[in-house]
Amino acid sequence: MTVDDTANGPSHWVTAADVARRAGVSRSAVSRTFTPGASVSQETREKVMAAAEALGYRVNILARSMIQRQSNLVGIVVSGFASPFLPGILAPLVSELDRRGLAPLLMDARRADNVEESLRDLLSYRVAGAILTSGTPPIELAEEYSRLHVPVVMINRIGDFEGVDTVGSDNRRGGALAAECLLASGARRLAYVNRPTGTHSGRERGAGFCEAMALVGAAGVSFELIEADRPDYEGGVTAARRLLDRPANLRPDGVFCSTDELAFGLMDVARGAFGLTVPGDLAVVGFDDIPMARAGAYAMTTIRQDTTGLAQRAVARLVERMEAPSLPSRADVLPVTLVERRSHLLASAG
Amino acid sequence: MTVDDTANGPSHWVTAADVARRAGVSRSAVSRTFTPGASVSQETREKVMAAAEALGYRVNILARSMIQRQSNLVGIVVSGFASPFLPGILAPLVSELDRRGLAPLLMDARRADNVEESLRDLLSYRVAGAILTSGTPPIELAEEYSRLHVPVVMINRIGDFEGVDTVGSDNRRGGALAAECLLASGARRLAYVNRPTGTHSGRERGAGFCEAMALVGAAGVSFELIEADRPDYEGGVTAARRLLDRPANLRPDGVFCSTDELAFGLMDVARGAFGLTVPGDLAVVGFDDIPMARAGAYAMTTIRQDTTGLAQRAVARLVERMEAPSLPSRADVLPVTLVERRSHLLASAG
DNA sequence: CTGAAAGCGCTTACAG
DNA sequence: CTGAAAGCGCTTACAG
Repeated sequence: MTVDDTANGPSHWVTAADVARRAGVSRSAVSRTFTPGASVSQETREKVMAAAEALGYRVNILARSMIQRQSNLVGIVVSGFASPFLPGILAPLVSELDRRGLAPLLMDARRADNVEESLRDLLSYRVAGAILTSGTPPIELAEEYSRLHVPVVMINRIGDFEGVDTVGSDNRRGGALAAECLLASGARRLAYVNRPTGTHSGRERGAGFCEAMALVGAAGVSFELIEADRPDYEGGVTAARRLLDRPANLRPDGVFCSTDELAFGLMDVARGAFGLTVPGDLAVVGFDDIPMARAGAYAMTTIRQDTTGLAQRAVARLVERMEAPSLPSRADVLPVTLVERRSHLLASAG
Repeated sequence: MTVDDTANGPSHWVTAADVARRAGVSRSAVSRTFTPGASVSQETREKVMAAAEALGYRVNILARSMIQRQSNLVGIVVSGFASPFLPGILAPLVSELDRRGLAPLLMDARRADNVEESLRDLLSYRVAGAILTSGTPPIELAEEYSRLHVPVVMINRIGDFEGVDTVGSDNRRGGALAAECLLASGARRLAYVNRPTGTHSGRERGAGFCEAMALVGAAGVSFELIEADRPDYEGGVTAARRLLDRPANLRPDGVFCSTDELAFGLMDVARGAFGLTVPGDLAVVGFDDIPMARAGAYAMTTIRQDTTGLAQRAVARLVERMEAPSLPSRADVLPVTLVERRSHLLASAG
């Protein structure tokens, strides 16, 4: 690039001083006009607004943040973008932050170098807080944040960090609902397919499942737990092979998967490779209720998470802690609901 | 909150002055140590690093940005999170920005109030640039950005804005590949199902499709174009009903959908409600190659976009323009590939 | 290579 | 309500 673009200087942003000059007031007056709740006379405000408008003035949030020693940036830490559940939580999160004048700084914990460093980097932006979504690796860093009075809230990642709030779905109850639903449908040889990464939520779902199974106390119920070798669709495929490639009387007739994605893979193999009907021969329950769960090919019965509720609660907790950093840790558990579906579209093709 | 948490002052971040004091050097020396390419003696650097480490110092990027009159924040503007194609582009985008020391500020163009304002807000953060993904509403604002020397690049959203770069897939070629594939499979009554929102890429895909169809010049080929009433799975469902609910000899036998998601809905209805086999009775080609396209239930033939390539190119263009804002507009078109699949898993169930 | 000083654009007591 | 002044934490010519 030999083009000398910066010859005429870098972009010249208009500053509060420019506006003050044009409006014939002090810089303080300009600042007050743009500070909610500051005292400016109607007259001054109007002069300032007119000048600002004419000049195309925008307050420099960075400068403001420096003065206030905190930005309105909030780190959203995700663990890759592969999970189809992510967009469902990201959307309300972004919207909720926006509503409160906060801006999301997106960070992938799975970046090349290590995670610790990533999270520490967020600190350089003087983020007003951080929201860690499910799958994010364990962090002792939460402690560092806490010490610096930078609020942290974790979604679906219950842990016991001092001064860190958690917001999650009632995974146990979800597991229980799945068990009850399968048993009610007549299934007696149950299985739970968990994701490979030993997540808190995955374990809870399994625990709730077992517990409810025992409580119902139906006669002749057997149970097995397996862990998929991958957290995605393919994981469901291989899990299905392990579960179904055996004499018919030993095959499970009711499977609960810790995510819808796993359940898709499992259903496809059950139908395609083993010729089973779902839910006829094999009842399947997923978890999350992602958009594809309603697709005709699956019409999947699943446990729905209240993504909007999770996001709103998470942001609310974050904001509360921004105002009172030393609040004791809080753990919110949001209800989940069973969504029963039954394939219509594929009825004739099944 | 009656808790007076801020009694002991807000979080006390350690500053360059603190580090300087401990290291026995000037603040300039500290600054230079953390400025890539600045001249500091090895000895000074070590003293500074030791002090910084001990104190847990992190340079305040906000302050740095203010000095440099530009942040390393880059706005990523999306239009909702509903499209299953989004995560595929978001992942490499975030990773690529990170690699270059830039941080993504996520913004949803579909927020409550108007879009113009959203984009203007980004300016308050003195973003180093903005990346607009597909679906983002038209913006004359691009011009405002351009005037302020804030680079803008649009992904899959070719438009003719001065000083704005565009990066997109070869949609025309994708449409052509789809047509060739369908014709080669023996289809003669073709249809193209576009998304309702009149996006550039959707039109291009259709144009390429028609063009190739004409060029191949197979005998007795008919064609119809319909627009789904929604951009998602449900849109595919209703489009399928419109296309298939007619005497068999008038039904299309080859359909190209402008997204995989539409194609899923179409396939499910074709199989489930009309008892057709895919690709036997009806050949279907999608676009994007999102993860679910490989699911056994669909095993969908589709046109793959090079999401990583798009992201890398977009960030590269952005960075180039950060260095030379007045570069003429550039439009990159990245190749797409046909991915042919055929249901195996469902073979026995079909 | 190094330090003192000026300045980035803003907000906020402090007097009036 | 209003303005002058100090200061947020940093970088960057400018002299040495």
